[in-house]
Amino acid sequence: MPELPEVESTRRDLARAAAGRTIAAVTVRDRRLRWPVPAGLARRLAGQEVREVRRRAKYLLIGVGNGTLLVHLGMSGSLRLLDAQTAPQPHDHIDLVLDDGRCVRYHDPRRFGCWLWAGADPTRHWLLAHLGPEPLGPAFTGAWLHRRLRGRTAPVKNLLMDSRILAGVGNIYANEALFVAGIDPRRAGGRIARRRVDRLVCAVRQVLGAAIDAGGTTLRDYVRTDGAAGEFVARLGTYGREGEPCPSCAAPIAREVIGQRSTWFCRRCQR
DNA sequence: CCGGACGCCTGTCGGC
DNA sequence: TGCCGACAGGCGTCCG
Repeated sequence: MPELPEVESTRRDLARAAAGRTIAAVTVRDRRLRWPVPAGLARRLAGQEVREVRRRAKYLLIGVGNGTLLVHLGMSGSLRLLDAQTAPQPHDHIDLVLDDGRCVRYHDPRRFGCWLWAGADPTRHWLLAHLGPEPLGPAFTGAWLHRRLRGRTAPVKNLLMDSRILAGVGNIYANEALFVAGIDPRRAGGRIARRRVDRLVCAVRQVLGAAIDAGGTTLRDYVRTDGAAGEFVARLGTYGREGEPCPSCAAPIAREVIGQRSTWFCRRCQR
């Protein structure tokens, strides 16, 4: 799924719909997610007011009176805002029923996502404790990234997707940012000149920002909370475009597997 | 610490 | 038409 722009797009919709509302009930149809949904989760949430909906990396942090609900959408997850009476479809695993008759419905065919309880300070939760900085936050600078990449021999693309270095960039946007920055995804992280690292930081910011504005990228499973597709798919430069002309120089886009993930890039523009 | 491989799941698509 | 392998947005864990 869902990388940072898709989660952020979902977050904004949820904040608008749920902040200030009370959770009337929680319906768990299938507990078998990446980690089992805790037996006491529904009890902890029922009757609580939703105070805020935040995001850290690809996690949604839904703050209620007595703690935080931690939601990750995995590879194929999405959250829809629906009338609570709407009949559930296959793979609709959890409903957060609100006091206005609507619900936040979690759909996830592959069940790689999670719904966990995180307590009052979610940043201390084991899943969040070792995450790198937010790519749209002030700590993500060229100087900082250049230092983090120093001495690293792994392909820069792998390092961009390493959540301990940078939080929230997945396969789509790593491909796209490296294309915008003109950097070969196979290049060792420690062998990128400082000026080009600056360009990479700008490219990550630019691509993520544009994707958020477009409501994210829908490839297959992801949809926005109203069921609409994310529009950024039309603006992808290289992702999934093997053999098509490079938007910049018209040379055919190449595909290679790097770090067990498909990678698309332009051999002429990216060095 | 680092880099690379492997599962966890279900669904879809292309080739034979 | 049917079967089978490859592949898909993430990421914790294990191994050398």
